[in-house]
Amino acid sequence: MSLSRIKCPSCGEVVSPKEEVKKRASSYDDCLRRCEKCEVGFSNSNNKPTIIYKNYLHNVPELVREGLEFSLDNSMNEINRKNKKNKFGFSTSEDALTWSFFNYFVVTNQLQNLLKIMNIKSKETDVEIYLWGTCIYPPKPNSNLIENFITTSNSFNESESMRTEPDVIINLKDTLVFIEVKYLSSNEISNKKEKFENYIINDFDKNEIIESGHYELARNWAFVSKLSNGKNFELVNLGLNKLFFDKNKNKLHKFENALKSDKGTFRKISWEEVLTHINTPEFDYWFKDYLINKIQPANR
DNA sequence: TACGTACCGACAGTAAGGCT
DNA sequence: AGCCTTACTGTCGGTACGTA
Repeated sequence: MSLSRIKCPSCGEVVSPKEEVKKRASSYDDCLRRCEKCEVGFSNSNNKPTIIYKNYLHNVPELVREGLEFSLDNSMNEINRKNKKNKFGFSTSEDALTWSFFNYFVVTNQLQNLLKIMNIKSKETDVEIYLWGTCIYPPKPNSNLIENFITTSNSFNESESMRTEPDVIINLKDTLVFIEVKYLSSNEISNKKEKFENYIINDFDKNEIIESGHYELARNWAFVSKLSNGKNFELVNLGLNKLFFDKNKNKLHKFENALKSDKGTFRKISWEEVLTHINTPEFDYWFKDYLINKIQPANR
């Protein structure tokens, strides 16, 4: 069965599929349906094809594009850099959503609003924000966070080309926040005990954590706990509402219950919740539009 | 040289469940 | 009964390292 024709969302012209062998699309060039004029491709799925941009920069609003190239080129996990760039051009890209959302507050100079929305309670006003381990604000960070990050990474025996890469770090004088962002995928689960062994700290019940299977969150928790070095810390899991009610919800509860720390807290925030904050008069129309178009279709 | 592992995260088919 | 939608699962892509 050949693929259906599709209307280009950019110019409105109808695009017909090329008569070639169909394979899983992992780039614009793999797409059998392409609007060459707009440089927009459609994945080879029969239903709800993903849009794949020829130029990955086009997958984020124009006003937040500056600095993106630098961050992608310098992300913490070196091995994954190329792959990260490739995937950035997909309409389903988690990284593109992360970039657009957080960088919006930087370019519009609204970092205090970001803290409010993320429910980060701190009296400090000096903020540092890092995406994938690269600083996006301020232009010249005045802490040596990354230096300490490398030290911490080494202490967990991570290889230097494959370090833990927190999606977002927000560094305040009295609090260190890691945010693990999810969009369409769920939190990574692993049943391999050995994988957890490198990230055992005193801040959680080891066996319970392993049983919960939440390797990705456990690693982030251990990392932020150690890196915070005595100050308060938070691990935030930001995702669609359904992330917290999917097949892994019991395991997630187990994970949460296994955490024990005076200094640290784990919090879940949904994109839907975030949207209710954004969908108010003080935010730019284009930004609201962007977010609504990301969040609402994902629930239909 | 080839294979296994790790990493992150997306594609695409299918099973399941709801609706008419 | 059959259609449609959604959630889930398996598999893949691309990079590099360690080891046989």
